[in-house]
Amino acid sequence: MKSFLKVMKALSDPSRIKIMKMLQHREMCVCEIHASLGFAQSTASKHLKILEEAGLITFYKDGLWVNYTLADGSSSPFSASLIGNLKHWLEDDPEIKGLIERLPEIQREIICGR
Amino acid sequence: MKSFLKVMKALSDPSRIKIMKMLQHREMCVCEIHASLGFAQSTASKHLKILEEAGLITFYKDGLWVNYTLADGSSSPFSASLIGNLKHWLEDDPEIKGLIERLPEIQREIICGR
DNA sequence: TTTATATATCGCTATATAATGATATATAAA
DNA sequence: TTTATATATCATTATATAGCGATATATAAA
Repeated sequence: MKSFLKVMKALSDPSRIKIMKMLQHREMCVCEIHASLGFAQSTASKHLKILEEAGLITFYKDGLWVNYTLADGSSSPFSASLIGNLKHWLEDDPEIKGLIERLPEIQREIICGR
Repeated sequence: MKSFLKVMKALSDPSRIKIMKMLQHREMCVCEIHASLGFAQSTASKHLKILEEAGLITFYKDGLWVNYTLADGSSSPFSASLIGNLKHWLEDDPEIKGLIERLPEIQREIICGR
């Protein structure tokens, strides 16, 4: 029940859904997410941690960068099912569509380094 | 996005998951749920409303009684998918198991009418 | 070393949510 | 009409969560 609720709570926030939908297209570092969603870096980091602890995303480090990607769902049947379904859900949502369209402009070399 | 979040938030609470799992076995009135889960009648009523507004359950009235059942999922692809998945998810959860085992003892004629 | 930079964590505030008791509503019976 | 009963709603309180700025940590470069 606990791991199930972690997954559901993680996916009950619009910001985290946006992150999931962006990661569906490509891996991203924290500052790219921070920049694309327009909230503080600490907020981006916190959302990513919640998704990671729910088994919905994973990361690997590359020097200073931490790259986040969708998880494979091996942590639970709940995460597997929802990661899969999210890939076709909300594809027509206007806010999501706009985010995905603007994704090519979000490049760490340009966006990051304030 | 809004209707999606309604479904996810509705299913992010352990009490509401317990209600969904009980309704999977049979329809129930408010006071049966109030009695089986051990919280106040107003709390039961509120949880049921949240599930209903998310399109996860429906009800029909029979005199004083209001009988709640699982919805058919026609309100959205999200609700359809999650109603279906919940039927096999959490079947081994000890708390859910106990609830289902005690379900035969929960009868409105005995439990209700304080 | 020292400095720079990407990310994580901490402390705080504002808002959202769960739970309750009290009250209102609706239906049925007397 | 009056009374009883099942449910819904309201006002309140306690806890959880989202967001932020400030700071700490970790890695790389100078």
